[in-house]
Amino acid sequence: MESQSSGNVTLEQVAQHAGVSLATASRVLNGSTRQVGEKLRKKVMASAGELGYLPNASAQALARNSSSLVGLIVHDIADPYFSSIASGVTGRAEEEGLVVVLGTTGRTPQRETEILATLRAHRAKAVVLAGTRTVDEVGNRNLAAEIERFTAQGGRVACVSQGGLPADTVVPANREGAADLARRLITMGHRRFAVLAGPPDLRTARDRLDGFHGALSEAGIEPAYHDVVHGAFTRDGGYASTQRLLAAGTDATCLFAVNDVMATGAIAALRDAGLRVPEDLSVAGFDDIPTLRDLIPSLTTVRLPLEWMGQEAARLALTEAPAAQPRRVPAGAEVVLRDSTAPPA
Amino acid sequence: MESQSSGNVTLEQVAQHAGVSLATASRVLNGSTRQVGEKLRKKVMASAGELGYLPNASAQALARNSSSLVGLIVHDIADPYFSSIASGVTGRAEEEGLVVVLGTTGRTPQRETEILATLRAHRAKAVVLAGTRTVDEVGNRNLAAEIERFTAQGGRVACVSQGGLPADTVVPANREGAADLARRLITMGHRRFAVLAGPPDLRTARDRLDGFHGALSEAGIEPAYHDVVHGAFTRDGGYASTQRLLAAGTDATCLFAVNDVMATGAIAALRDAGLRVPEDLSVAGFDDIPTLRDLIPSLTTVRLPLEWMGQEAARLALTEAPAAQPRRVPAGAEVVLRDSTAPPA
DNA sequence: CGCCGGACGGAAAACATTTTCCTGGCTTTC
DNA sequence: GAAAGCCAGGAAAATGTTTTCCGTCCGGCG
Repeated sequence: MESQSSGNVTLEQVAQHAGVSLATASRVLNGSTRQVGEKLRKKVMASAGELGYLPNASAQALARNSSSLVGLIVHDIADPYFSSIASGVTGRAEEEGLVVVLGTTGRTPQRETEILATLRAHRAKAVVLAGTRTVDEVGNRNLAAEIERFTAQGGRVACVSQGGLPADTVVPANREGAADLARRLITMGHRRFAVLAGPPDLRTARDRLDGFHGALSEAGIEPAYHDVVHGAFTRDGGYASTQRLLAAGTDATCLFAVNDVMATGAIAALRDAGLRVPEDLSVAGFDDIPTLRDLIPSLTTVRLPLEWMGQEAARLALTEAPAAQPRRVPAGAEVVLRDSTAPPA
Repeated sequence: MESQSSGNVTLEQVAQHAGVSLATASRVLNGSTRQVGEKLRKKVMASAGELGYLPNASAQALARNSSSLVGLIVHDIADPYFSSIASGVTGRAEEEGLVVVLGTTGRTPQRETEILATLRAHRAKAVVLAGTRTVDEVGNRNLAAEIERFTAQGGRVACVSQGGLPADTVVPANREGAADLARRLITMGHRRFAVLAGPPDLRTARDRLDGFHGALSEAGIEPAYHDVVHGAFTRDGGYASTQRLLAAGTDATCLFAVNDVMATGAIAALRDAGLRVPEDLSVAGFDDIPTLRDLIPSLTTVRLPLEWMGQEAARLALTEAPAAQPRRVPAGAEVVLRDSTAPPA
């Protein structure tokens, strides 16, 4: 079997070899609605096996006006937040026999729209948008318009972490998680907080900041706005932001970084500045990145079920029937207290 | 512009709107060899813009017998080793205006062959195989055969980290790196070593083990084979392997884990067993995973240029002219001594 | 015994592009 | 001034499937 090696075998050749028509061969080899008699069916299968037939996916996509591609758009695949989500999406897609197309934006919102258009050109079956929204209104409108075009063409779209788009969305409890965290830290005895808030235009970062501040206000703590430092959403961003915070001086007893990789940078910066965590300053993060669970001191954080979120988004886009209204599936956030936080001295 | 919304605009419609033939429209909008007069060119461009024309990628792939897809096959995208490589590959591919298809094998060698066949069905332009080879001869032969088919069809293949396949390969200095590491540890004063060797059938794991043992032998140290523990190539594998090692008892002063994620698990297991690193036992890893650089104690390891390796593999597959002989591009490995190793007590 | 319906097979149209080949007009060159 | 290219443009073939539509055969039923 599979002896054939000369170039590519077409369905035509299989049909000829089996002595049947193109239509019959097609019906046997793709499992259409129509039945084919046992004898011919066997002949076709045998010929296909012998010739090593492999359907031309482009031709199929053209004829069906739909490909077996599923898009996945992330900011940066090297970021463990996105690679966890990606793992969930690919797992689900491969279960369905689909193929994942990975697009990375490098955090340029406009790239998201471009990639989505490319996926539309490929007649992708579905797309999962995992990059977090910005507050850029024009960009969001363009993206929404492109999503409309994509769905109009028969494709399905699901998002992770950003509401407001015309698509089903898995929404992590960013606000509530950050608020819970704040309450736990207050209970622990902290009253003065500094926040590494990430980029000001990133919705996810903002939501976490808002949730945190909201809980502080409820507890009668006025957030000290000079202790909110914006910076890149990365480990190095966390490091640099912390240095700026220390340079400016702060009387905070606890530092909240709006994601784990920034918290990692923060701890490194504090250590380099000769400060101990948590004795001199407590530090908390957000996400509970698996790779960072072995950090010392272990990081107090808010756990998101990242891989599940990816799976769920893929499920929404692939197996769920399209809904009239965009659906929202909440993803719980759970505070995990570990060693990087302690009662203030 | 881009006012059109009714379904999908075809080239035919653009041509009609512009009052030219299909051929002319095609020539304008895809930059073929043939020139088109300035007047018609402008008309076509205007019509395309106005109608919001987007070429049907499937039809293009069919007509050209080649798509704009680039495959990337990894074991597990959530593993930072692979996500770093993936980052390099996607970066390069997107520079070329290509689209990356991500396949994950879950460490099943046979899946690699399946995914490659799928990519052939899609007439992918190139594929980067990043999963490490096993010693499974049958599996490797099947994979090699599928690679031949893929290249026969006009596709290009490049590998990361595994020689022996009929494709260009970026080869990290696993042996030499491990040997260098061993020599540095010997210089430091260590004489008795234990090794977390990963899965016995994984070439990368074996090469590192061999290199390490080779350097020990050269220094007149007979490796203690009861202190070589095999286990999963993951953080939890490292944890479990270390527990087994401790349960069996060892007099080693230094523990070499053949990758960083295993080393991370090892440190956690040692800590849970009440042992201090490096005072009671030194630990070294391999890869220098960026996300793990903030570990405490910071990890002595062997640095591989992971992202560069991905870029380079993509470059070999995309821009380099196909060679008669499979090329091998070496990737240097550099020992990085940090705090997880110290002279033995 | 004839009719009808269902099931199965095949011819051909459709899918959206690229590309080959042809044609008519233009320039260039003796 | 005519022959010999050259070049832009268009008609049509080709790419490999799916799917519609039609024909035929067979069995069952009246």
